[in-house]
Amino acid sequence: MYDMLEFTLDPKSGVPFYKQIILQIEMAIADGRLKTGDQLPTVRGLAVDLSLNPNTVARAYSELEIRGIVTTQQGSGTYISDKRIEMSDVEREKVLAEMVRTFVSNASSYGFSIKEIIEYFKEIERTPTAALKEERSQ
Amino acid sequence: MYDMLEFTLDPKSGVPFYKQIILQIEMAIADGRLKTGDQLPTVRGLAVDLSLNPNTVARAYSELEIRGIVTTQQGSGTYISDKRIEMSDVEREKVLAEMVRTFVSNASSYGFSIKEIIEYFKEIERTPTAALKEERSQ
Amino acid sequence: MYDMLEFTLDPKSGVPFYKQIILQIEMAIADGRLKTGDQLPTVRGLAVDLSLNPNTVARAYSELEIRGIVTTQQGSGTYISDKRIEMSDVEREKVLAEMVRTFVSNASSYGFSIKEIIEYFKEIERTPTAALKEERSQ
Amino acid sequence: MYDMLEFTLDPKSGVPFYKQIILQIEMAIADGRLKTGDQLPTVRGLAVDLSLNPNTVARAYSELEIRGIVTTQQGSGTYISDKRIEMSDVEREKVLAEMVRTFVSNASSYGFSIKEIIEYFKEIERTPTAALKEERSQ
DNA sequence: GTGGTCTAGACCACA
DNA sequence: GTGGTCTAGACCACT
Repeated sequence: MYDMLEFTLDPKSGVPFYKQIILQIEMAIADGRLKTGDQLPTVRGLAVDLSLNPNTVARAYSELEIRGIVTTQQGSGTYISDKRIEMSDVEREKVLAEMVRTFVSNASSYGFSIKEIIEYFKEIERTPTAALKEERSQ
Repeated sequence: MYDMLEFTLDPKSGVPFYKQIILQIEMAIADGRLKTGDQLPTVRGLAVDLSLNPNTVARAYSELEIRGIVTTQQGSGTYISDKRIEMSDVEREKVLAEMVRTFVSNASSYGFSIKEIIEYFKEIERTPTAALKEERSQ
Repeated sequence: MYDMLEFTLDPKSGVPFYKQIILQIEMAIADGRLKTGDQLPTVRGLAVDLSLNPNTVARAYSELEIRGIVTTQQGSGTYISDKRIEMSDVEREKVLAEMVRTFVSNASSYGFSIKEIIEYFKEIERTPTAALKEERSQ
Repeated sequence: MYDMLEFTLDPKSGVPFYKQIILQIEMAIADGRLKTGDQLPTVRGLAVDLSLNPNTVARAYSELEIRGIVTTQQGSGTYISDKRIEMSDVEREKVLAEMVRTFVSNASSYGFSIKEIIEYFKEIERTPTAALKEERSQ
């Protein structure tokens, strides 16, 4: 069920292709387009789609596997892992809080205020996909 | 007057350190935290602050100088030149969007969904100080 | 300080080269031959030593980096990470206990008893390196 | 009489499933848990137990048959043949050593040293049941 | 000189 | 058909 996955690569972004693939898969998981057990496109299939060398796609998948986000079954395919990290709610909140703190501190170095960040997230909530899609119109 | 500048480096972002420095300086100029004539931190001082090789800081400054954004006075220091940084709201939002995308992707590795993240930020909004201890005052 | 590192590859083992490198580095960390901050051999240097393609060594290092075991500094080298996982003692013990449980259950499927395993570990303690080195004498 | 056989698969070991099955059967024969004439689990039954593709189990059995270790009676089942598996203590220890090496390496990713692991095992020895709940009785 | 990315292409292992 | 490993070699980015 990955029909709704649309991978787009931006060669001018400076972000390596394999990282762009990783980010897009993580995003798809985060917003629910990919769920536990879903199969990813095959390495070769995606490579053809994106006009990439299969090794490049394989590298992206391999990093996701090391991180525990997908599991691969030799000869069968690559699937979204079910190993949701086993954390108590307290631990989960601690982790999230830490990530958010780092993010906000980071963003404030670029001149963004917490207020502004929250406004942005609320806007995402109103128009879910708009903000998180690449702006290819430039 | 660069006391209000807080440089933050994210080693995991994949963005080279010197580019992170450049962007943060540009953003600071764009939103008025840095003005024409302001002195930047010294290469060595900033290098120590950020635990970087001085060459890395020097490279950032040198690139900014090439672009005409700062000028270096031999033996005196590096100063913001009078060249305007044009950065529209759209461009600022692009930077924010990019940071948010990366943040959400990473968070998804830990099993957090966009929905959950937004909920968390809305909760922060309700109880501002609870979740975020001084991200600026250090 | 990696003079005491001796990498040996066994092509007949069926274990991929890059995995053999990973295991040997992890072993070196586990028994104290490598410590936080130590630099690993350079990718190219090790590749020459082992008569491998640099990509193969790079792959090993890259997996170690994703796992957070080493950090790499572009243009400088690869170092043992200082990011010892921040866990409370309680959490640490929980993790170790879980790993041991899995290991013992695994080993017992191969006919090894807990008693036997413990005997083996105690023997390792008596002659630290003997048991954990490759038996190349076959 | 294969009730005492507990197959355990370790997906993270990198060892193909079919090889893990083969080794476990060989070890069971070597230490007497399986004797000439004993019937092995059916291909389908074991496949279900281990959540494997039946082909994978079939492959293990077929390789064992090629080596003369088991014989398949069409329509009846698979049985241990009378071929002896010679496995000296040295060979058994090699298998254990290999498992221990992998275990220690992995544990080191979590910051555990060999010393610490040995301490833990010695503590298990002192209080046998505390750390290890039934690893056999499931 | 360090590591990082990507391609091309070969060969193997698993289902 | 799937993914996994490895080589060879090119080019780039950072120090």
